[in-house]
Amino acid sequence: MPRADKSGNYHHGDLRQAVINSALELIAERDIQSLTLREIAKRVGVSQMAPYRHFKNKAVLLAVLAQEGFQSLYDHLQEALAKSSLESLPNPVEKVKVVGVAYILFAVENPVHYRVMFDASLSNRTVYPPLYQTAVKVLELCMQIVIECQQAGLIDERDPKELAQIKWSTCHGLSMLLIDHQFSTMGHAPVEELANSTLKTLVEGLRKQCI
Amino acid sequence: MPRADKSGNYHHGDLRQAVINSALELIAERDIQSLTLREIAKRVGVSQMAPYRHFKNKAVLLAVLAQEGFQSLYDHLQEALAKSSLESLPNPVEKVKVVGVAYILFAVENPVHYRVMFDASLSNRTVYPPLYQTAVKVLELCMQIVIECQQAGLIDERDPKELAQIKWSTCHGLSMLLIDHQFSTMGHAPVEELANSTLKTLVEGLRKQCI
DNA sequence: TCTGAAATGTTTACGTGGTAAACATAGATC
DNA sequence: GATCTATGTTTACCACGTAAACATTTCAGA
Repeated sequence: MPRADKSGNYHHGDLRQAVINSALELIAERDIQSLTLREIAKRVGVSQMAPYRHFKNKAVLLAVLAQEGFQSLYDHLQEALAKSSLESLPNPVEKVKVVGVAYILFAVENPVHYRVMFDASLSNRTVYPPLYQTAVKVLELCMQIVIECQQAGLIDERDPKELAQIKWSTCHGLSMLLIDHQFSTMGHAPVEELANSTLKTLVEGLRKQCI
Repeated sequence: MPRADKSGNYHHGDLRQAVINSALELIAERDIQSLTLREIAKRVGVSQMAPYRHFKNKAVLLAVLAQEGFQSLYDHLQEALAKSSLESLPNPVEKVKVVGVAYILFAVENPVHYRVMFDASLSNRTVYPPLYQTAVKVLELCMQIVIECQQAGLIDERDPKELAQIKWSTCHGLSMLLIDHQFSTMGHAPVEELANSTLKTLVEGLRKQCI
């Protein structure tokens, strides 16, 4: 049973988690590129090579953070779905909105994780199978809701994969632009409002044309 | 009048452009983080410090690439608009589609530029005023078309800034996911088709509700 | 045409960061 | 308690960004 991180001891206690926490802090303060393992080690108070006992290299540390992010996102989306189905009947189109808005709010509330999740250096997730699998879970969740909508005849008949991609694009685009502060010079509505407005637009566009 | 890059000479001839070209190549082969000025210098055949005569540091080189990208994008969008207005009357809603699709195609055809344009390290563009101004031109172009649509009473009355942000999010999201190969494991329709489909959805969503 | 100043390129050097290798110590297992 | 394994440390090497001092060209004006 490892004890807490009382410093001064040869063994840290929970260096792995401490490294992860420090990494998140550092990325929050600066950005991903300027994250350094040496700085992490310094902050945690161990030698510069100690983190390597827990992460083969920097890329693996990032992959772990990304995986953690996808898992949190997945949980967050499930929660949002669960909560919404308590309040009202689970209309599948409503689910698209709920999940979309929850996705965007997650990104904005967890910008560090979200950025790592979509960092270019990790774009080939299959190199880290657990990361890949976690990411796939999220996508499948989105996909499944789109299929539900289609089966209920509520949205048009394009390839559901394509509709899911459009939905993902919309959410990802807004998330990225928000956390990269791309709207900051022009200003923007409160995030939740903007997210709702965006999802409303998307859902209207997906709806079976009311000709 | 500088001559071509005949190597073996003390002066390169057009080192500035050669550095830019090499940088684009290197990013295409690997990614932005692994771009190094030393490697550029090696490829161009000059000493490792030579590029510094033309770019104060690595960040400035990236800013120049980004600016170049925004300018090309601007030109590309203008061209698309010009071409479309030859073929038919310039219905403002049609313009939204044309510009949106052109935006996505630009990103996919110039992934290196596009990635640099939205690299987190350059997210505060105001640090490089020429970059900032060039980026603003693009946004204003998008914004203006949205306003046209609204003035023509074709789309709904939300804050035009918000509608422009939704439009940008949609295009940016699809562009990013495509160039980061996020759809590669599940496959996707040909880019132009997917872009058209996406813009069609967006425009339907923006349209004044046909109640 | 000659002459410096400005532009451009080179050499050298320092500090930082990733990470391999060898070594040290603590905890767990027998 | 002896030993195996997990965890941490020390040392070292190489790549990279970039400052400083120096070299070569080019070019503008006398």
